[in-house]
Amino acid sequence: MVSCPQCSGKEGLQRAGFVRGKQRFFCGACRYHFTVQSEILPKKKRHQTTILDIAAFLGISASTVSRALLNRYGISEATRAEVLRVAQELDYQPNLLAQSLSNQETHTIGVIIPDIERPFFASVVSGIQQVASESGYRVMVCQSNESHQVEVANVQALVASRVDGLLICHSTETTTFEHIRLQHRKGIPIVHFDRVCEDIDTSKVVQDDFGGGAAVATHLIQEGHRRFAILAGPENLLISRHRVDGFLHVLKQEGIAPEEVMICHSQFKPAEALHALHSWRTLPQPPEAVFCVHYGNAIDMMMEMKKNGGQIPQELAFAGFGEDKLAAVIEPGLTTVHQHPIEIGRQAALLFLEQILAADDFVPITRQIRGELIVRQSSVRKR
Amino acid sequence: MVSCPQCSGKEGLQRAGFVRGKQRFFCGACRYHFTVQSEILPKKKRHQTTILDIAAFLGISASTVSRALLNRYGISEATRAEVLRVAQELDYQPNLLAQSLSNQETHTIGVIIPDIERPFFASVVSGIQQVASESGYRVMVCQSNESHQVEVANVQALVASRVDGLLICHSTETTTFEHIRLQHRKGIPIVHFDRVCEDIDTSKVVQDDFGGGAAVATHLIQEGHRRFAILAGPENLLISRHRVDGFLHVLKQEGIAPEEVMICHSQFKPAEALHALHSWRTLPQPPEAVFCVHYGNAIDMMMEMKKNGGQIPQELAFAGFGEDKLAAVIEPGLTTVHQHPIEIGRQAALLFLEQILAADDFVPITRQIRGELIVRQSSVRKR
DNA sequence: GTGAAAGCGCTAACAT
DNA sequence: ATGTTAGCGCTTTCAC
Repeated sequence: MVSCPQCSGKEGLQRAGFVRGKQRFFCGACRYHFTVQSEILPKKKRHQTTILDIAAFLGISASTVSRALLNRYGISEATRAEVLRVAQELDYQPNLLAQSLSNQETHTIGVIIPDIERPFFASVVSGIQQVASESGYRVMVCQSNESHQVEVANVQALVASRVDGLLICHSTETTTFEHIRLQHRKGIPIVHFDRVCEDIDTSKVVQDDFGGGAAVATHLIQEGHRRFAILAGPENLLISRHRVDGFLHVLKQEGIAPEEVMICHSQFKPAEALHALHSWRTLPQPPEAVFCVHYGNAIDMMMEMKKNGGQIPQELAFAGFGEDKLAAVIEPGLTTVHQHPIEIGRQAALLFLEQILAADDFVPITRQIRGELIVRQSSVRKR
Repeated sequence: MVSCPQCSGKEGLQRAGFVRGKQRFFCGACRYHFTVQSEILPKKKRHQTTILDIAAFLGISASTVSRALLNRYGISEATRAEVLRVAQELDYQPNLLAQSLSNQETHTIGVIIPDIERPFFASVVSGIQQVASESGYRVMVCQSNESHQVEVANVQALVASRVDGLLICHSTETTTFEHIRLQHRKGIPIVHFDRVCEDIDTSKVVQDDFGGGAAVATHLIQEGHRRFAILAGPENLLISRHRVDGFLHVLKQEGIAPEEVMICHSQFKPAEALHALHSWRTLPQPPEAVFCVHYGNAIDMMMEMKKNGGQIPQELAFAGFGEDKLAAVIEPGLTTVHQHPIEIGRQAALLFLEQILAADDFVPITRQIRGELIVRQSSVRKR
């Protein structure tokens, strides 16, 4: 059994990889690193073929091999063919680390999202990966769990990994953007999506939140509703504010003043939604329709209503933001604005690629994705 | 390297502390004190601070800086403190690429899943990331989109990126495992989860599929159902086979022969499910209960039933596999086996870590995650 | 306790 | 068309 040469302890000893055939250890107790020559597997731990192996095999130089592999100009067809043949034979796999270190680019793009378990973000990631893989980029995903501190750590980790660019959707907690500004100044391409930061001159993919909110309002008014409640997000959350603004804008045009609308701000927690619902329903003049800035809260409320025998939409109509299978499965179906998250992801990745291509003469672009109102029964007045 | 500006001698030079970030020297020969500060001019745009910058700044060597940063044995407290201070000041971020190349390890684990948009996999990934980030590992996720070819490409890409290990759930298409075997022989730690490959001696995290199927059967029998149908997955898919086997096993114990059970194999496509449903319902002796190996199909069928005015569970009861919010939201609620996907992810990551720590004397481990039957109204006979 | 130098695997500028 | 050499940024061995 190995023991730490510094503190002689055997506890807290961790293997920390191999260094040139030797087992490397790390002593958790005294934070000391050391290596031990493994006598069981001497030297040749796992040898991946390198460009040098091919070169030696063919009796040529490494750079010639490199050129052949990279299909560069100035190499004879004969050698190229030979190199490729031998590479295949020896199962050569280029070491992307070395390549990246040398080229100063990793062909990797870093993505930071609040939570991969939310269908919206899973789809965004999927869209990003589509475009990325089409263009030979890899994707590294981090979750901030809506924590600003974790988000900052994620940014650092990705930058330390030398990702070629950063696609980010801020956590709800995030109100200061120094961590982004720092990287932006260094020239690292950054694309914001969904929850953006308007103070930094980056490319952005945003939802047409104002328009979406307006579309919901227009629809609800057409259905004859007149008294409204809104379950909004945190006050500082732009997407929430825009959706609410769009909603109220239409109402105002229809002669309904914002003051007449019951607005409740929340962190999107189910408990908050239920609390709001209860307070609204017990009002002397309860609202006829609720607009939820996030569909999840609409689902929560509807489930609660159904449990208590409330009639949807007769007693209270619902509309939400963000399409999800849940909206189609719940009864009655929930009217929502579909955000096309895959497209949001695709566009974010494309904006990154455009920035890479444009290089110096690049000017940030903001692209707006238009949502699509999907009307279901939760908001439709039976006639 | 440094020489005395007064006598030009290099001998007898002594360090004499730090002054405002500069290394102070004392020339023993001419008794002269001086400080050195190499000005770091930004030679390139986007210059990230390196250890050489710190070294130059302090007038010491790169290796000393490295030692200080890594908290290695054999360095004076004063130097270490200064290095750390300057590193902070210059916003030094270690280049993980260079570090990885040198250390022969990336502290990155590669994950291959069929589709991140499926809640099950999103949760698995989340579980993996939890454990990984606790242990200082990064995660690189690839989607195979259920394509064998893409899966192979993913494996190659991750190996080329020199991930320290591979966590994989095979695509449904995958029936040959040479791509895995190849890497396994090279000694790359591999952990299978969910859809595993039994022919290769890797660590695995599996669902107790047999037990889950059995639990569903037991429950349905208790509720008084006697005629069953099963919507299974592809014939070669192990998880599907195990679930079906467990289900049939219990039935046999209850005197119901497998031949009496209507089994339909599918690729989990909604159209297939609806087709099967239709054929079952139009039978002279239709089944009383359907067991869906995948909950999604149960949802599809239930929606269809409801559209046609079919009564659930009176006319036909349903039970599925895989917990999802949909199961709770649909009416009646769908009885399912909750698979604890986060735990599956956590265990997969843990098995990887264990393999790293055990190094040479590692024997693959298979860990079984027990599902949990969640009974809802879709399978409960009203009395 | 610290520095010089040799890699890690690959690419590119500069020779020939 | 091919070889030589010098990095990319960091870690580690070997001197002193």
